[in-house]
Formats: sequence, structure tokens, C-alpha cells
Amino acid sequence: MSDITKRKQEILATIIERYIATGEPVGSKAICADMNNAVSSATIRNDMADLVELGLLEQPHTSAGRIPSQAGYRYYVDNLMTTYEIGIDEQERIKIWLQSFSGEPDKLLEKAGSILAELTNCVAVSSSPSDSEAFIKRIELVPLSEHTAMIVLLATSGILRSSVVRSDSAINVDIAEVFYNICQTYFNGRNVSDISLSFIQTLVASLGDKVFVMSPFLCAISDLCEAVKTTEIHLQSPNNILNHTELSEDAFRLMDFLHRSTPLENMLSSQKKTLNVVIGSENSYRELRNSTTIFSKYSVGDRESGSIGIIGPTRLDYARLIPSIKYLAGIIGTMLTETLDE
Amino acid sequence: MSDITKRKQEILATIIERYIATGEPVGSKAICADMNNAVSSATIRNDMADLVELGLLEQPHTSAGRIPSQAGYRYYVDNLMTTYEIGIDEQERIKIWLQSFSGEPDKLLEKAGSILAELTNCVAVSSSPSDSEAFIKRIELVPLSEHTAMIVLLATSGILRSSVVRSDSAINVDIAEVFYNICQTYFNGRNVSDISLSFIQTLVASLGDKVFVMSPFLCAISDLCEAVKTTEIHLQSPNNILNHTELSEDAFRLMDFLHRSTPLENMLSSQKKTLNVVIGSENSYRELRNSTTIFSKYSVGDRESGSIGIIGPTRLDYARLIPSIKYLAGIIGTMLTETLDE
DNA sequence: AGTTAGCACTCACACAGAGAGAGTGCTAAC
DNA sequence: GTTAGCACTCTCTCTGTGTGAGTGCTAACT
Repeated sequence: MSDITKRKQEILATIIERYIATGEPVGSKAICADMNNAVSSATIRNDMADLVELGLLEQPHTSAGRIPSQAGYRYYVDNLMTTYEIGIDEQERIKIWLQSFSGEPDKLLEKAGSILAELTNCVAVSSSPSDSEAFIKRIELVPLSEHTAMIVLLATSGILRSSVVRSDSAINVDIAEVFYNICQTYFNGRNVSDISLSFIQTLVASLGDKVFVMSPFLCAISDLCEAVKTTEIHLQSPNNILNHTELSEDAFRLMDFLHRSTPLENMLSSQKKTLNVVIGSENSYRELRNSTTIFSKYSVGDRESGSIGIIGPTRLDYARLIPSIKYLAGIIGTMLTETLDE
Repeated sequence: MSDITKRKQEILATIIERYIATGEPVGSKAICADMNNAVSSATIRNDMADLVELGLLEQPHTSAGRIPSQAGYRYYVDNLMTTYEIGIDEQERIKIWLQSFSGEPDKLLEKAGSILAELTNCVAVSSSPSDSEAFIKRIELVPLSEHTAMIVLLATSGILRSSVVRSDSAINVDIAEVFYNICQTYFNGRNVSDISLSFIQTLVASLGDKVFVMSPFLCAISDLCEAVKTTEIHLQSPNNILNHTELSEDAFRLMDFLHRSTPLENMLSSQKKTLNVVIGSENSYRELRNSTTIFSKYSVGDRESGSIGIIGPTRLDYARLIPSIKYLAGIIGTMLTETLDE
């Protein structure tokens, strides 16, 4: 692959950039003009034929211009692209805009996602920080009425989860005390992965006559631990899919795909690198075979605990989008880490 | 309008029901068969011509069958339709399914919405109970870390809202006490609409040296009161829009419309009746000119405080959907009222 | 050997005409 | 008021033609 002449690389880059901008197949004449007539269109045609041979370009039909193949985009992203960083003032604006949500990871990610969707005109997807190694930092019981209370669980990963519990018996100071005692003894400081159903069951067995009052609360805690471990997926502007005509055939299937969290989750958890640009059929899900996904992990503390990125067509302005996504992932990580430090 | 002969009504109903089932224009022969050849196709043609004249039917083109006009649907819904109640066992299943979410109105509505979307194959929309006449029932401060705390506000409308606050000074018992004192004196039992920015400002002025510590909390309370008043819109399965080919032209605009809460909110708040069936261009929003919206209000206590319903094409199985929506609205109301009573 | 001009060729697209089929509107008889 | 019969209308599909963009190939040139 690396034995492609400089000129062929230039031609490839020109075709890709022009195609990204216009969405139309690029002919030899147009390239010729873009290259200031350095060589004739016939020469370019010869080179293009070679690039098709190599699988980097495609022809929609015999007498059309060329469009990049998925391998072509891959070569471009890996070897040819020069990235454009996002402007400093824009960076500053985003930072200020996000600052106010730094206390609540989910809200922060939703906001970041909607900024990203706006910026890229694509669907933005983010996963909340999930960390099965997280510990329970704190559990609080917030009485709401005689028979209902809210249980709030804060994990060391910075994730905050809450749920409302109903109890048949009145929730009074005594019960709260029992609750906090149990938390202190059995939950606080414990790894969320330890709180299995069987753990709760053995715990319940040891409670004696408090079991009936306590069990709904303990079940809630178990659920909340589960929720802390579970990656929450945030989807922003799914309708942006419809902006891209090249995806209109897949639109229906894609929409359906986007609205199911499990595959998205699997997709994200299978990504190993910090920045993942997955083009077309490189994606393991068939629904994404005509799409590109660009995701960057963000780090909370020293752990890469979540991702943010986009799903769009393969025809994407990679050179601009990749830096934007990197920037957002970076700033999310920083903010979440700062909040965690206290 | 009421001077339409019995037979014409029967023809109209047959056309509408057949068109709802098949989506294809209905010809005189087909109706003839559906009516057991009680009259000849020629007679039906004569009657159909009259129904077109009256604006209840339309012809896509001269030599096609007839389809219902929007006015035709209206006439059908108002005068001809016989509704099909949802099955008892299905009712029971839904009830059990929803029960577990009765403590959290927003989750309950989301769940109900997703059931409705599944049931109807349409987009489900619901608004959380909003009530500007609600009072503050309770405010709790939940310390999370040295500098952050969660503020939980429960309103008499059953709505629960929370937000995380950062404070520059450490959040200790003293501060909590001051906080609860302020709540007791100024907030608890007060109408959420009273908590304006100017109210907070005068309150802040009277705080003396506690002002710097308290102001982020007070601002949060103000925001939460605002959030209690604000109708929260839940959208379920927006991609169901794409299931309906007759809306494919509007799909893009509709999707966009659905993802902005404000118009949806306006639409819902402008509906006066308990059950609102708004067909096609009866909708005040242009985006909905080819859609039907069916919404039912649900009552919490004795106030109609929110809505649930669907947005779909005008070609809808009104006879089945209307009872389903009524049923869901009813059960939501019952559940929310029960939770509130305690 | 690499580059270029020239030209025939290919293919998608847009438009037009023909044939088929569904369903109508009208007329005249019942 | 109802019905049978029939010409008529309009959509849809298929086919054919013309156009234009862009190619691939060949032969000449540097």
C-alpha cells in the first residue's frame, strides 16, 4: 500500500476531499483543475484506474466519476489526512457551556452529546462512566412521605443513581437508623460488583425481624449497584441520520438500531483504542455497514470509563470531526475527574 | 351533515374501515362485496359521488377508488365508529407492568409511553404532571461529598426533581441546619409559582453573612421549582413515524418537530377536552397536517395535570386506539393519585 | 517510460409513447 | 330509486430514444 506514488496519493486525497464536500462522483477533469493542471486529465485517468485496481476508489458505473471506497477512506484517514483543530474560542465556549453540568455525569454527557450532534450534523452517542470496579462511596435515604423514600447511591466512579422505594410500614427515624447501620456495615466502601442477589439474600437472612421492613430498600440498593455497573447510553439527535441521503436506504434499520441500547453498548465496549474510527463494513454490526463511527474514550481519573462519539455516513469530514470528538472526550474526562477528586 | 342516508353512512364506514386496513383506495365493487351485494356497485358509485360532493371522500385520481378525506375521518369518529375495548387480560398485564414505577411519575410515563408505542405502532408522547398551583411538600439536602450535595424537591403534584449543587465552602452540619431552617421558613408549603427570581433575591438580601454559602442552594431550589412547573415531555419510539409510508414525505419535518419539546408542549396545553382526537389539518401545527394526534388527559387527584397519547398518520385504527389511550390515561391517573394520597 | 491529445464507447438519466388494468361516470332500461 | 352496460379516464409499467458526462484505449510526443 505504501508504494503508491506521491501523485496518486495527491489524486486520492483530492478525490476524497472533493467528494466529502460535494457528495458527487469526481471526474478526471475536476481533479485536473483542483491540481492546477499540473498534469493532464488523461494521466489522472490512468492513475485513477490504478487506484480502482488497488481498491481505494470505486465507480458507481462505467461512465461516472470516481468515489472513495471504504478502503480509500481508511487509507486517507491513516495516511493522507491533515486534521483541523477546533478554534480556541469555540473550545472556550464549549467549556463554559458544559461547566454547569459537571456535577451530574449523565447530564454532562447529554449536553456534550447535543453539542457534538450540532457540531457534526450526525447522531451523537455517549456512554456514561461505568466501572464495575467502582466502590460504593455513599448511600443516603431521603424520606419523601410516610411510605416512600428515595435512595441515593454515589459510587467512586462519580456516578449517581437514585430510586424511589415504597414501604408498607411507615418510614421513621428508627428505620432510617437501621438502614444506615446496615449500609455502614455491609455496603459502604464495598465493590458494586460484590452486591449480588445472593449477597442480599444472605444479608436479609441475618436481619431477623427487620427483614420485612428492610428488604425493599436492600433490593433497591442492589438495583442501584447494578445501575452503576451498567453503561447508560445517551443518544442525541437521532434524526440527524435523515440529513444524510446516502443513508436513506438504511435509515429505518439504523433508527431501530440506535434506539436499542444493547447493541450500542456492545459496540462501544468492544472498542479497545482511545480513538476509534470505524469505517463502513469494518463495523461489526450489519446495520452500520454504510456508516462510519468515530468514538473517543474519556478517562475519569486514570481509567478509561466511557465513550463519546458519532455515527454518520462514511462520507464524513474526518479531518474536522476527529479533533472535535477528541476535544470533547478530553474535556469531559477532565471535568468528571475534577468532580471526583473532592 | 346528519341528513346522510343510512346507506351512505354504511358505505362511508365500509370505505374507511377497509382503507384503514389496507391503505389502498376502495372501489365500488369491493364495497359491494363487503356489503354482501345488498345493492349494486352502480348504486354505490352514485352514493360515493354524493359523499365526494359532501367532502367526506376523496379520489386520488379520476379512475381510482375513494379514500376518506380528513372530514370523512372526522365524521366517522364522531358518528359512525364503534369502539373496541382493550382485552381484560391485556389490561391486567399493563397494570402489573406499570405498578413498579408508580413512585416516580416520569418513569411511569416513559413506561406507559413505550407500551402505547408498542400497542399502536405510533409515536407516543406524554407530559409529566405539571401544576403551577402545586406546593412545595418537602426539600431535602443530600450531602454527597465535601463540596457537593444533591437537592431533592417534592411537590404536592407528586413531581420529584433533584439537582446536584457545588459549593465552594465545605458542606457540613451547620450549613445543613441553616439550609433546613431557611426551607422551613421560606419554602415548605409555598406555591412553586411564588418562588421567583425576585423572591430569591430579597431572601438572599436578608441572609447576612450566610449569603455566599447559601446562594447556590437557593438558586438550585428556584430552578427546581421552575422544573416542577415546567411540563416535561416524554417521547417514545419516534422512529415509529417511519413505519407509516403515508408520512414519508413529512418524515423529516415531523422528526424534527417531535424532538423539540416546546411545540409539543404548546400543542398539549392548548387541548381543552379530556380526550382530543385531532385529525390532519385540524392540528394547529403545519408539520402535523397529515397526521392525527390522539391525546387523553390524566387526572392526578381532581386536577387534569398531564396528557398521554400518540401521533400517527390520519389513517389510524381509531376504533381500537382511542380506548387504549383512554385506558392508559385512566390507569396513570389512578396510580399517580394513589401515590399522592399518603 | 511516462505523458498527452483525440475519439469512440458506455452508462445513467430524463422524457415520451404504448398497452394494460382498475374504476369511474353516464345513459337508458327496469 | 336501482341497475346493467359501456365508453372513458387516469395511473402504472414497460420500452425506446436522445443527451451528456466521463471513461478507456490508441497513437503520437517528450
